[in-house]
Amino acid sequence: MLPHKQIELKLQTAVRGVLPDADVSALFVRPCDPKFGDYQSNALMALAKQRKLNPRQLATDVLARLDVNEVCEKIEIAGAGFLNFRLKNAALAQTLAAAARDEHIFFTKATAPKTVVVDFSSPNVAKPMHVGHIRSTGIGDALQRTLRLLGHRVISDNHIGDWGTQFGKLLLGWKQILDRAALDRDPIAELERLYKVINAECDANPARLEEAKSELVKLQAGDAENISVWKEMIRVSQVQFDAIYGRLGVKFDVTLGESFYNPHLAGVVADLLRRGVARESEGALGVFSDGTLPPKEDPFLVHRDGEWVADPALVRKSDGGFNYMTTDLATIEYRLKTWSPHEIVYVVDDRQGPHFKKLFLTFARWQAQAANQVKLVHVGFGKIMGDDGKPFKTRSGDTVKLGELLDEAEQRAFKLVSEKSADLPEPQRKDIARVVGLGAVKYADLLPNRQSDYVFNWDKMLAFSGNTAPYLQYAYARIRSIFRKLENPESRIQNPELQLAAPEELALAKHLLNFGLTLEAVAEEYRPNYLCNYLYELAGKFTSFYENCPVLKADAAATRDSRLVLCDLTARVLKQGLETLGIEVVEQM
RNA sequence: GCGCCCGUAGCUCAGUUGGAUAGAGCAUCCGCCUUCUAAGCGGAUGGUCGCGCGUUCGAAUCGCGCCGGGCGCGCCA
Repeated sequence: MLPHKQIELKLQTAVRGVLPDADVSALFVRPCDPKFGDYQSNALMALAKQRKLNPRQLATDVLARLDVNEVCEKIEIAGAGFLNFRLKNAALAQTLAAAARDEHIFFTKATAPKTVVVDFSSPNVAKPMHVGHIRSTGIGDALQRTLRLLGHRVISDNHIGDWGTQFGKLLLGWKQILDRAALDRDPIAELERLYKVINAECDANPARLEEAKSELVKLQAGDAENISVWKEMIRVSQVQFDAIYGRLGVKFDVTLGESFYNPHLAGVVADLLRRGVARESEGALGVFSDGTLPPKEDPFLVHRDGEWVADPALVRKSDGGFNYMTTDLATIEYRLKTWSPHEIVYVVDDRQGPHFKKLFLTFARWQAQAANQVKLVHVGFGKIMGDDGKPFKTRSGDTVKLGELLDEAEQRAFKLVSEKSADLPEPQRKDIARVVGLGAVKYADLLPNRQSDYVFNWDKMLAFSGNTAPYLQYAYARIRSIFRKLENPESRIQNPELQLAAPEELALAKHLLNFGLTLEAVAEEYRPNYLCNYLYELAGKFTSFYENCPVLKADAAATRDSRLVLCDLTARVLKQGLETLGIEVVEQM
């Protein structure tokens, strides 16, 4: 067991001894400023406050019952009632030695694995994936990887937009103005063209709009020709999606698009009506406020002209068509029936927040019991901005296509690699450029707090200094370079004995221990940026160590071996951590 | 208008149950390659955490009110 976990358990026991009825579940220790120790707990102060106790007295009483001699030096009570823990060197060395024997890599699998559905990426059929999709795709993938690493059961689901009113226009375009040759060359571009042309015509000419609508009605009615064209559009789109996902290394367990739920929609609406959750209004069917929330917090109300008026979640339009609310309700029901998840996580743009609020509340009113069994979470994120502070666009003002963005990342990385490592053969430089370029884009997207907008900047993300993927990959490559110089690069140190003396060795070693709690924080709060920052600090601590502590030229063989172990463990955590973010490493760059 | 999010160093951003003297990178300045990748490292400069009031032993973090910015308010998704 990792030392901080041991401390937490002992702390909980000690607190129970002093306050038998206390809730000890929040008694965490956290890494802290080295001048205070390695870990600190401020939980006793909160506990004392709840119970109107003197915090220092409580700390003293708990300390009297706290036995962590095995892993810690003498514990200090500081300030208003902090507990400061300093790890014993021997405990630190033992933890590292166990990792060197492959007993762990600084995290433990969840004791109670959860089943989690992660819904992310969700591109639209017949449209090119654009830069905006990198956010949902990258964050979602990092989250699914983190959850899996921690031992949870994950079902990743790409809820593609393969149904909806746009298909009326697309079908009309396909039948009347399709350019077969263009479709063969670049199917998505041709589909996009069809949509744009017909859409413009519909705006100008109501008769064209009626034509498009009638194609949509035929599709919805199951017309054989329209179904077949629609399926073809999905097929060519999926080819495009798969190409992008292949480059990004993203995998889905299932791809159940919106159309998959069509057969269930009428039943969902009937059930909503039967249970009195939805009702008729102006020919449509919708879910209205039940009045249980104050108006400000009620997503079914909107303030207009000085009063709160109904803003229902429509589940069936007056023309009989269904809305995405209906599809999303059917989707939740299907997922619960199929996988019985503890959580369903939606990695979707923050702007859809109000929709998810309505969705989750509606589901809770519809199936209260099932809703109690599952945590529905909207993991939202902000926009990508250009240097000008406006949404990121090409110079000509178009949205940036994801494929082209990835091409440019690789090209820019290739140029840099060729400048810095001209001696490497071209195929190797190409591969390095691929890993570095794609890594840079992904990392730049994962690094900011997901809820804030961020500014897209090629030079910053591809820089080798600062908090970037290339910097982390470089740290890894430097470590691997050390091992290449060994007579037997693949050999492991037998019976490793860590000698941790230099401050840089200690700082690095202690930081390795915090990998697991970082992963847990990522999973808990759906924030991959915690892992980014952890890895950046790890790389920084390694580089300080590397500058100050010779490895291969260490004074004594024992020191050398100890440092090799530190290097190896750092490399493994860096590699594992980057992999968890969906980023590859190279042995040389 | 109403709601949501945001406002932290010149710039771009972190900031884990409210915790100790608010941190990085870039930029600027000063050092460091006869030593494992200098694509690097060390140091310096730089902050009334938008403003005010409040809660608290303790507030960038919580509450209220302003100011400034973004987004949402469609029988689209």
